[in-house]
Amino acid sequence: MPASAPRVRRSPCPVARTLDLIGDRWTLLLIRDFFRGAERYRDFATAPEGIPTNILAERLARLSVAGVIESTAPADGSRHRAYRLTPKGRALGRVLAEMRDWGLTWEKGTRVLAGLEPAKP
Amino acid sequence: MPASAPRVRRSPCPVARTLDLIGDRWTLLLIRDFFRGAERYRDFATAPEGIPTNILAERLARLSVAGVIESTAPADGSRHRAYRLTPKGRALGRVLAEMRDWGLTWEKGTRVLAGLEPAKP
DNA sequence: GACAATACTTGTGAATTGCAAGTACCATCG
DNA sequence: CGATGGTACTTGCAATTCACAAGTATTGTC
Repeated sequence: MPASAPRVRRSPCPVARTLDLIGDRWTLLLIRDFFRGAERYRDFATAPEGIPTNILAERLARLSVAGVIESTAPADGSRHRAYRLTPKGRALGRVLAEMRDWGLTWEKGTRVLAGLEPAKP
Repeated sequence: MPASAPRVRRSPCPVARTLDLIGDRWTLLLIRDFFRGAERYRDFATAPEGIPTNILAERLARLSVAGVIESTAPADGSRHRAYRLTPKGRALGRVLAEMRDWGLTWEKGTRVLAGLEPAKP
């Protein structure tokens, strides 16, 4: 069970290193869901793209190891964990916003989900 | 055979659609290389991360189909094509810049490659 | 024309993915 | 108190994708 093996660091380029961590089709969608208010496992599992649960669990573990998210006991006292973005993870909001804007501009038929609208200036 | 099969569109979310296209560990590195001045096959093949050549060829084909890059066939019919970013591809520079800045801020030991320095204000 | 370089393609095993099913834990209902 | 149901995972497996090596067909240079 290679649960969340750290990926190789391919080069010291900051773009390459960022992609080593979040360069796949699912990780940034999880970050997106955090910005929509997701906190618990099922919040991510029920997102419209339908992430497989084994991948969800693996990504949550990887992001925890990387310090992008942290898991805490939820406010309601239940034993189920809640996940939250760290400052490092919150900083990914800028990357996410650029991807959203690029998709809206260049890909036909895209529309933002509730809670992710571009900020009004 | 299945040269550059279009990926599924998982949802109308612009972030998801962008990731459907560029959500892997190599594609944005190619875009980065374009911004460094790369134009031809070997320019990408010799980048420090060492992309496998079959993946390089497949990604160039996929990005062409998506309208992110275009290849100029020389008038004499020679095989040495040059690839170039389209406006759609150039717009990805903003995503790239945010990834670069995030990596520089949050990942230890990263340093930008020549030709990718943050713009001076 | 010989020879190296360029731009790929093909083959193969390893790793990762997507889907389904199963497990463990807790809460509540009857 | 046992049954039922939801949450949060883990496991198994087929299929896809990946990385690495090697091969091929042109092209540029001498």
